[in-house]
Amino acid sequence: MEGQANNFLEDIIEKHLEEGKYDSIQTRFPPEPNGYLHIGHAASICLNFGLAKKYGGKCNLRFDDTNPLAEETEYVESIQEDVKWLGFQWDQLFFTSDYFETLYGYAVDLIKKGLAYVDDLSAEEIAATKGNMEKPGVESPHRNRSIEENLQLFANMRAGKYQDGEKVLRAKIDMSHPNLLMRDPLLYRIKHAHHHRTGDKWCIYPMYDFAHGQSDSIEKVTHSICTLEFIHHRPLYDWLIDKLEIYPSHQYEFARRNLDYTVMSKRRLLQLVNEKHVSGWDDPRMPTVSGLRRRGYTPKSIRDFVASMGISKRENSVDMGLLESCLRNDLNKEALRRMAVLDPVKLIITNLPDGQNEMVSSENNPEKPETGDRKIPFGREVWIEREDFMEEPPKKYFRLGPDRVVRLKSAGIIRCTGFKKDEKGEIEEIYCELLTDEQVGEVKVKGTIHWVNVSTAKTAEIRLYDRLFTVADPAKQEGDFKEYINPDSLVTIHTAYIEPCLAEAQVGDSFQFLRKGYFCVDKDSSEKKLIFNRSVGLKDAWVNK
RNA sequence: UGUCCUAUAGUGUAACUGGCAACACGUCUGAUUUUGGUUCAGAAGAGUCUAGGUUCGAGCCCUAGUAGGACAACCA
Repeated sequence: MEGQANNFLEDIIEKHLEEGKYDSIQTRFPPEPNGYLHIGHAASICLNFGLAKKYGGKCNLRFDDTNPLAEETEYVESIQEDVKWLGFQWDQLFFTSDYFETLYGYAVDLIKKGLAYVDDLSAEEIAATKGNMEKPGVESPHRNRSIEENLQLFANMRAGKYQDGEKVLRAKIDMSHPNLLMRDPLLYRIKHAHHHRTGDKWCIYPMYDFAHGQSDSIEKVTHSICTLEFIHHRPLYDWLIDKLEIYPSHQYEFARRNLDYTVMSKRRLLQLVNEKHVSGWDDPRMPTVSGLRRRGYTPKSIRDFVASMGISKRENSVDMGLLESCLRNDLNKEALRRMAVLDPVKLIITNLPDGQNEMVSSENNPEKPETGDRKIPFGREVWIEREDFMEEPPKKYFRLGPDRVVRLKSAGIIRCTGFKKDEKGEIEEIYCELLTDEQVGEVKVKGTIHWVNVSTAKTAEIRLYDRLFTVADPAKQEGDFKEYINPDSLVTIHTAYIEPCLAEAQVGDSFQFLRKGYFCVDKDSSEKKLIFNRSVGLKDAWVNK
């Protein structure tokens, strides 16, 4: 479900289409293959692919691979997998590196027009002569070399006659421009480095500003959508397209989405991985697409989340609760119901025979009757949740307590007749009687609890996840953001009891464990051991206590 | 002592210039319920950063303030 009110980009596009500025639109998702995609990228993916779909246009996937030092094929693959998993298919797949020859030609054009020059200044000298926000920069002594000399020097750069950093190609714009990016920005730098696709063919690589807009233009992208940080690049984006006289793509910016209680920058996510605060990029606590997938998030829930948080140009911090709500919303209708006891205590039904089980029937999903029922073994001893019994229950507690009645889901109504404690004062066993049909008519039960039959129970490890950080915005705290990592973000239950049919669950399968939440089978599971991740808990109106 | 962006309930987004600012999440009631889930009914919660201006009428337009954010990588 999406698309109620238009966002500002849709307004712009509709206007363009109405005015006939474009017959159809072309967008693109342009990740740099230097890391895994996160929920922020998912928003960009939904935006770009969504806009193309909504207006009958096309959307390409383009890897912005102009920095050989940072990029790897591993990332190219994971990104494609994530985009597809989210439910999108690109029209064409491109790599900026495919345009290196064309880009080189553009640079030569610019030199010939007297709009670019080879500079011998070092990185430090260029930074020093750039000026700052208050003072204009100083022109390089090499700024006015002849076109012929620039052409020769640039050819030499390509030919590998210089060391890294010895020379760069710069645009000749205005060293006193109020926008720092317009003060003779770098176009090409020398890097004798192996590129993941072009190998050792090149030793000069275009900078982002001399690659991104040009690639958009080559692909005839009509609406080049990026995040707000690039807004200062737009004048340069336009300047280059204008001087190069190539197809005029246009850039539009929106504010990146921030999520509560997590971090989103690749740098910080990388730190969490490298310093082992999480198990990897796909740790279920990570806001990465792969992490969310492993956590049990569905593509639909993520698309719904992105649609419901909308898009704008202002700073934002989206409530994690919205993401969770989208997941519950999806899984409530799709996930099969099962019973699992996470913190077990034994309940003995004293008026039932020892050593024999009967089969009771329970619905697989009340929201989806066509999923039918399943049979569950039930007998004299069952595991119930420790929190579902209280020795001295408060008034509004609907569960079990001395002499109280409660319904065992799908099995009948029981009355508690006693309990036994161990030396430490912990409840060890609870005794009760199953009510007869006549007795049932006389009582009113307020609570229903889940259970797992002791003699047929299977076991599983369950991993309970919570927010990764203890503060809403760890990136903005003073000091190291890692000081705010939630020590309880992962709580492992080594032995939980689950109903027997769960033994056949496959990695990735999601279930609703009655009254406990949604859980999915983790990839760490083996033949001998099932492991479930808690994707999200159920809403709980009792938490007030 | 620069340039640019932004400013609407707790959060995120809406609102064709004109009937008491809408939706979602969250919160709170109540009903239903063999999940304290779901569903259903309802409620509270902002008067749109401030000050002027234009207008019969302004979150919406203009001006000026104020506040927050971004920008000075041979990263993208």
